[in-house]
Amino acid sequence: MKFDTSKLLNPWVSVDVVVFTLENNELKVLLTKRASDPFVGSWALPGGFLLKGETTETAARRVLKEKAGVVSNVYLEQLYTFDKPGRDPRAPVFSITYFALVPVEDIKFTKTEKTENPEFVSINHLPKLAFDHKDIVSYSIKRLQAKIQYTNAAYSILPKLFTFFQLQKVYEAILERSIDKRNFRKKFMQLGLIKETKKMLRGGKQRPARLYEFISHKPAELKKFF
Amino acid sequence: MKFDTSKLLNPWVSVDVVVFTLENNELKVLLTKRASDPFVGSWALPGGFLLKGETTETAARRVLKEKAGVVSNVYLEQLYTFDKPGRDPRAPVFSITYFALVPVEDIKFTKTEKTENPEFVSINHLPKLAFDHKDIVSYSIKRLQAKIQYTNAAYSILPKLFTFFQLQKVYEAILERSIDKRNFRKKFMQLGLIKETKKMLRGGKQRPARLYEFISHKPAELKKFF
DNA sequence: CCAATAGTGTCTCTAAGACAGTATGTT
DNA sequence: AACATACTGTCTTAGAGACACTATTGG
Repeated sequence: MKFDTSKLLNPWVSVDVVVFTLENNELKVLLTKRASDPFVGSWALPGGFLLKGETTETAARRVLKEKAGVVSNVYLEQLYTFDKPGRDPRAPVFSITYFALVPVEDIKFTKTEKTENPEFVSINHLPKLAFDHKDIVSYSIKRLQAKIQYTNAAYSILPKLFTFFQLQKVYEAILERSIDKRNFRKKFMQLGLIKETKKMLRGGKQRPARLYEFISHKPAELKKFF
Repeated sequence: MKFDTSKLLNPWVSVDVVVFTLENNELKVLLTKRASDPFVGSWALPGGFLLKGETTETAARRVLKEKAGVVSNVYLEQLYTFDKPGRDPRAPVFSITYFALVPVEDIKFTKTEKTENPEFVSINHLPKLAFDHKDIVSYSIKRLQAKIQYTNAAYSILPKLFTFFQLQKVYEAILERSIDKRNFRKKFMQLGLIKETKKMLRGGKQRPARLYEFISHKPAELKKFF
């Protein structure tokens, strides 16, 4: 190589994933409890070091599988690279972060040595987090709020069949505001992203709710903003 | 360290910057001609390897200064981390990219050994670029298009005083569509970002145009989208 | 028939977009 | 006076948001 490598910074690379889901009509983030130093015992985002032969995206998928037991089709997107000096007390470690959206029904926590007590925690009740993971979560929420308004990303956080009520809760939880039921239905139907099915959700002691499904399960940008 | 470092990937880190400006009412990107291998002689984004003691943002500012002679207050934001295997033929090199907006009047190309013929090139006439720099430029244009619609970022690509015509050209060039003059003025004035000055731009052989200025020169998000 | 949630329609107001002529300077 | 560009206003239409009652099931 031509360049003088002695002056270059060669950081370690960690890949951390912010996994969002909707559970009980609340927006939640996946956290794990750290099993080793530094920050042993405290909550942190699922993550791991980048291994030889991996891309950062491959590593993110590995983390999702190992630490979260997530195996389904996941919406996964690179978020940001965090490089603040001292963010890891051991050495210069860059964190290349991803954010993921998963329907809660697709999560299967399998007990292995590697799954260190993963748990979904409401974004309204986050504990202290290790490293700069608080910043990472904040940043990813901002990104998610933008994302849900100009893409069809909602499909990836909902089950295949869902009620209009559930769909509305996704938007309310992410945008952190309540929306009028009638206006929501009107506005969302205009987008043309979903269609009625003939199935109904029974089981309550009330009028059953119609189930809808997304026409496409591929990422797409909207022409009209939500 | 507790983890087994032998399996970890320790990439080189390059910081590359996409510098946008508006020149002759066209959106342009700063390119330099590579002085060494690989891709010697071909056009590339200004960039450099991350040095010890630098953050990626510090490195981006260094690159701006060394390769573009840019010294003013620059709008600078991290864009994305490119890590496709083989993107650099020498070794695994991650490119952490930034994008920058500068008023063309603030660029001062000073001839040094390090400034390898930097030049602003219209985004409509880009040459072949080294590495995956074409992807980087495409991605940054998308980001810029979004940015200009929900922030006041336009201030950072225009001179302090500017005409409504220039302002409109910023939007037209970035959004790649033409906009009705009257509607543009109406819409933009509603945003409340700029104010009239008493100065006029003279010099043509026609009616002089009033000069405007941004009320604030700090990054801010809009409540109403443009 | 009561409880509980699902589902529906109208009105007002704001903003987007289409559109063409007048004003003010220079030469 | 002619030229060149700056500047301005109205109308139509679409969508956002406020708002309250009826429908359908289970028990």
